[in-house]
Amino acid sequence: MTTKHDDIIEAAKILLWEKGYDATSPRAIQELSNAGQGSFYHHFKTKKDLAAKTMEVVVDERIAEFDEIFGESGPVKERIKRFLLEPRDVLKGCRIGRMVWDSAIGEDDLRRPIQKFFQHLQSQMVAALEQALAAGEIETDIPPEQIATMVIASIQGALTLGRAMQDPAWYDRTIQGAVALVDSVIKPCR
Amino acid sequence: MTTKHDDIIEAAKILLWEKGYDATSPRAIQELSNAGQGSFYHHFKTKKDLAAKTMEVVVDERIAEFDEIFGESGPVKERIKRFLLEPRDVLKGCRIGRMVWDSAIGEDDLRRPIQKFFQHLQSQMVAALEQALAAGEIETDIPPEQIATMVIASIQGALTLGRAMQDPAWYDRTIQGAVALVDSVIKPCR
DNA sequence: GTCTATACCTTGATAGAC
DNA sequence: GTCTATCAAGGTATAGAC
Repeated sequence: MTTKHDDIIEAAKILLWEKGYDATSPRAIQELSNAGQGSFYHHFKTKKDLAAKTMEVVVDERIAEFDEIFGESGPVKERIKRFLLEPRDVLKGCRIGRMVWDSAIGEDDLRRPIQKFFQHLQSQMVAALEQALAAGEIETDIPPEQIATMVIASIQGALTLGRAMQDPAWYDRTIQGAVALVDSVIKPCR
Repeated sequence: MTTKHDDIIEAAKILLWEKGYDATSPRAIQELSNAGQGSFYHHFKTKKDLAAKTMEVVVDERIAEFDEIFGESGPVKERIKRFLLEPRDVLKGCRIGRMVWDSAIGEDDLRRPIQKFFQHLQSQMVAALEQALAAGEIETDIPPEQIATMVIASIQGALTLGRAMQDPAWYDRTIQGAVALVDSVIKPCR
């Protein structure tokens, strides 16, 4: 490490996940990263600027993780199930999805990476489903866009319920339900 | 109106929905309700106290709305679809679900009404599904608890996506997908 | 690039008059 | 019950030395 730039981003990643944008102060970030006021405002114009840059990093990390899990070969159905069943920190929630209800989402710079994330997930799943359909590997009555969006929404909703009830069992039930639904709605062609 | 108590609650309902707990200040509530500091702290011990009491009101309202929509007679499948297709203010989100990512959720008094809401929805849907199963009206391979939780989570997730993308089309796609899945997974027995 | 000191505003709450 | 005045603490940002 040559500058405090990365330490500050690292601290912001932790605090934004834990507390969200509104409840995270520049001071708290400075303390966690052992950086002074000077370093903070030398590297980042404002709190919003730091948050936006932090979210870009977080989104790129999560996209890489998704590609790792979803990208491996195998039947589409298995790939979607792997994504649904990926282990998650239920009580903390989605590092990206939780930002949606923060005032952060009102700012273009903060919203852009968040949108990039969901758009990526959607495109990848839709593409995989359409390819399998074209290849005659699967059959389904539901449009790929709807299946993909539903899968993403299930996870976000499952995390919301798990956190609301302070009980991962609610998350698990939702995910199990989603897996079962995907299973019954995507039919292998032989 | 004889006291400002209700005006303050009313203002809190608006601001908590719009901005969440962290981003809503006692002062903003006072201004919106035309109440002074004195009235505010006469009727409510703290900001947290007001928020808890406001959420109790909001939850009771939403539960009544749900009972209205879901409670009417008809096949379970139709009742669930009515709930899914109930019109919603997509960009503002769920008045209750959005609180889950606020620091509010850490406080017992605030969490309690939120949990009451999701618990009510779940119990009602599970009961309706089990009754229909027992009566031999429907058949399904997925446990009622999973179907119910999935339905609730779909809506929460759909709202998260709609808001993240700033585009109700994402909400609509999710809901359409959920309706289609419910449709294909709950089979009428004749 | 990093630090400390400082400034200014908002927040959440209290005091006390009416 | 309602109001205005006030306060300590923290939030966000700037200044200027090193």
